[in-house]
Amino acid sequence: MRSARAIREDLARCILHLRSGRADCRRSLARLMRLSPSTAGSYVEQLLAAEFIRETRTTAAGRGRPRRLLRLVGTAGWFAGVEFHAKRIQVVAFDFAGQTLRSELAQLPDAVTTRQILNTIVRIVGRFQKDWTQPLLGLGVGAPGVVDPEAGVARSYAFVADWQEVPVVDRLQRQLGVPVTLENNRRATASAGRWFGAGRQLADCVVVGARSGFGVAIVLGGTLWTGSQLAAGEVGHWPAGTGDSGQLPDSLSAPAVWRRLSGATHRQRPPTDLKKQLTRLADPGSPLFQDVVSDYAHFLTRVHLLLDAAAYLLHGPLTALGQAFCQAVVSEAVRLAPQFSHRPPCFEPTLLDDDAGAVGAGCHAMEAWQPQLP
Amino acid sequence: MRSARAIREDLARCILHLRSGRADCRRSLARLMRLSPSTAGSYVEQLLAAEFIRETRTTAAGRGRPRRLLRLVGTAGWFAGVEFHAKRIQVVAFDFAGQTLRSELAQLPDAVTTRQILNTIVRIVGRFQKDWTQPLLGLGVGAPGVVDPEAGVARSYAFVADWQEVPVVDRLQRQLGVPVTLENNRRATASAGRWFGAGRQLADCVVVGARSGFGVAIVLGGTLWTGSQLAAGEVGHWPAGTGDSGQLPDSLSAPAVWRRLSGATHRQRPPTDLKKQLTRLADPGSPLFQDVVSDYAHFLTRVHLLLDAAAYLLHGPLTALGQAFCQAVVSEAVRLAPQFSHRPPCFEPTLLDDDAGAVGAGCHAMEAWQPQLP
DNA sequence: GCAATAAAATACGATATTGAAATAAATCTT
DNA sequence: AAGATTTATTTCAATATCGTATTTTATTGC
Repeated sequence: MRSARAIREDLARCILHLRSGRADCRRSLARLMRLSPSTAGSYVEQLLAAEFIRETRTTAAGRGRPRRLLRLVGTAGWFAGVEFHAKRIQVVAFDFAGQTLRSELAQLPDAVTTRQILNTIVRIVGRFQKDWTQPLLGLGVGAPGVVDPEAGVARSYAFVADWQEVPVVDRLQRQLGVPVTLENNRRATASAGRWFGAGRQLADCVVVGARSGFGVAIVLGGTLWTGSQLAAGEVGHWPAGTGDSGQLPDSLSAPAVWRRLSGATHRQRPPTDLKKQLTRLADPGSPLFQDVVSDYAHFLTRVHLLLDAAAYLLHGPLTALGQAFCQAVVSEAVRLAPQFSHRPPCFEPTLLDDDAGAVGAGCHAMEAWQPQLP
Repeated sequence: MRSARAIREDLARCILHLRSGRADCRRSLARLMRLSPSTAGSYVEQLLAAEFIRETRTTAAGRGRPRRLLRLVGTAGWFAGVEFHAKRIQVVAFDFAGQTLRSELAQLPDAVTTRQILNTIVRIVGRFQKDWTQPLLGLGVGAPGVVDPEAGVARSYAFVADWQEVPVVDRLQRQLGVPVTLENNRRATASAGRWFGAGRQLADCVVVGARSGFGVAIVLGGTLWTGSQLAAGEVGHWPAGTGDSGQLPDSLSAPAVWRRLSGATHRQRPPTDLKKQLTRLADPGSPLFQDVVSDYAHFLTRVHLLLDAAAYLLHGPLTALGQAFCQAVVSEAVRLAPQFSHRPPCFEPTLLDDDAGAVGAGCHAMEAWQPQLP
């Protein structure tokens, strides 16, 4: 006999493998999870009985007996994902099979409080709940600042005054009655990239998040690296050069890049249609553009030499600069570190939208979900 | 029933937990491995029967029934570890309980060949084997250059002409008749640090290896990170500043630091008693010393902001600069990134000797070992 | 069309792990 | 000093997973 917990975990892993497409039949599940064929069969039977999965037509590709393909039942339930910062809050919903159902953006008032934020989450998710008859299976929250996912507590965030040691998981779980997971919002984005973005099948990738700040999220060997003090990826505070002056966000963040390309002064605020403006300003020939490329290349070179990840995904407004920008950065990186020439680092824009943080938070809820056994 | 393989793996994990001191009795084993008390008991019984472990006196510390302490039987066998580069080869041996038995350094001839290296390994380990009646349980090899641990193949190494795609594991396994593991020598050092050095109980640490080159080895969440292209930690090729000139080894490697402190020119060779010289030159007051500290602090700051590891361990001749050097680097890092002040990065010299690479290679053999079931 | 081949799924006895309860061996309380 | 408390280990029936063999269902070759 095995513990009920261990079995639930295994069943949940089956679902994750099927949802990601890594497995699509009993046999591939068995191979992937190092189970005997009989055990995989028995698991599938349980999941079929509970109507979490369904058998589709068998497809014969090759010689032997065709596989009896399995796929998730979308209507088995849905997951919600929330991401926010001081100004706005984003909520998304997708079904059990991973299909997006809804996405909603709400502005937060100035000087917003912790209580207001949590209430807004409950209100919007509650409204979603009313609109579906299927059960909400889990809520994922992506919070800014320092976040302790294990404890389910958000430690601090500079731009909301009373956001200190907030027991997010506890509070929301009690009010909504569903399992809640908590992660840092940037790290949540990385999970979105792994599930829905360019990092789909990658075991390890680094999401380079250039927005108003600058930071990265690191996924190594399939697991999100949070750091021993929950502070991994805070490269926004890297000293820019060898001296003491300046930090990376001053030159690599989205507003900074816009200023550098447009020639705006430090006082000017970035426009609201930042992406459009950046698309217009992306001129591979210009020396201003080359300067930005060079700075990004220095950064990429250092990180790649240290981590040697399979891919680096650019996320945020700068994706508007397009493939050309990423390719230029890679070329420059290869010039800086000639040993890359054999196999240059993979640096690409993510395929994710602005709601990536929320989607990623939802992914965490999805990954944490476990079936209820009868 | 479970697969025999899975059971062997579990028994091997028991041994590792006992050897590291993370567990010392049936109950702590059960807690650590998420086993039921009965299973832990049955495992221990098997290991006792096979004479891999022994029950020592029960020690009462605290309230309840005292634990029946378990410890490894040193004479159950021994492990060998080998590390080499173009000039010399280091072989160590330690017993089943982790006690060092022997350490031997041999010079390699100029223009050494792959065949000569492998033969030397076989000869020395073979000699060790004759001197002990206990069985050799495994051999770990730490090879320089690009190494593929999974395949057991050393891909390339610039300083031995025909060291290309060498199937080290295959060849040595056939000749010695024992399981062989292969790892990159710098990464092997990190494992030595985790088992015997300052990183003893740490789940994650970064070993900063400053010798003739400069690189790091990264252990995150207990596993050694090799990189997607087997090239993680090659920070020796970081561009030094924002410009194009120079790389880190030019300023941070052991010979470079010696030159900077002693005022020697680039042509002068580092002395053979580099460590002694460095101890003499370590003067916290001097501006030359401060320069080196500053460069190291920039490096440490960047790596720590990115990875947020629990500890950074300095290994190699520069440990001669002592605690004072490391503390100075940390202070400077805190100045560069004030948010560190709350909890400064832990940067310390390792407690390891020059044979750390070989010891680490042996650790890999130790970690890979599995008991033969009757 | 019919055997041969190949891959996937199922059947079933064997057994290792489990949970819950009992037992053991120490300290703490009164 | 006897019982309560606490922690570690052992016992034992129940059962989930495994291995192996078998069955199912397709393609390929003749």
